Amino acid sequence: MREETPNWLIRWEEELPSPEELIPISQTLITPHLALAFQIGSHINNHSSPKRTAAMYHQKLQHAATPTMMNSDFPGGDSSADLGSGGGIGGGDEPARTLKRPRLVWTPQLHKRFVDAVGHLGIKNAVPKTIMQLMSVEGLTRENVASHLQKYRLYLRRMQGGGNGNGVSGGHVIVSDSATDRLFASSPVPAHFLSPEYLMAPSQLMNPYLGKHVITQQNQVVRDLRYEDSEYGNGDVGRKVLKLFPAGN
DNA sequence: GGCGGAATAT
DNA sequence: GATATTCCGC
Repeated sequence: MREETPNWLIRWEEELPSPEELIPISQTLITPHLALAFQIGSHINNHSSPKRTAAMYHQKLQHAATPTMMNSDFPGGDSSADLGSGGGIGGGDEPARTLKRPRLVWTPQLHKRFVDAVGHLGIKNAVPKTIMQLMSVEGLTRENVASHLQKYRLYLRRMQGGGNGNGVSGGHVIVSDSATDRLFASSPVPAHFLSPEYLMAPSQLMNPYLGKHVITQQNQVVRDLRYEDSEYGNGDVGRKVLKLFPAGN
């Protein structure tokens, strides 16, 4: 008669930032001037390399351009990061996707969401794409998750085979002192990743995002991604950092 | 061609 | 060291 209480779901919602914190951050990834400078709108694709060639990186921006790009006066839409969903940018071609994306910083909050997603998915489904969808963080790409997942797995491996004393033996709490571990250890480790054999059945896999909408309308999508300019007077010009704002945390 | 995972690069 | 990108197998 009464369905079980999705505790994890409640906790999930609690973690979500309040509507007030979900302020519509209207930030363009690039300034109009910068867009023009890079001929965005035309085909800037000029690498005719077949497949295997020398490094064809040209990520070095020629000029740092205007560091401050807080422009919300874009007609039609200027969502900071809206990838493959709705198409916020009025036109069809998003500069955010065309140009190089700022380095993603995995803040504890973001990582927490990552671990939660992995924990609720299970080994079977804990793949980059699924995790990315579960996290539903705007601007987050599959590559971002894949990269983080790789490292996360390495972290878990060290704990199993390492035989260190600060690991776990049935519990879920990991305590470490390393800077790296601190990020990972800040969140409980899902059992499936520590299990040698995945006996977890997807029977309890309830995905609020993929299966059914359960999350409050207000907090459907996390929109705390911001692009900040980290200006280094040296070689790293125009380097930007994408980070998840620890809203009130 | 896309995806996942490991290797490699920055 | 952290993340991104590339390489490779499926």
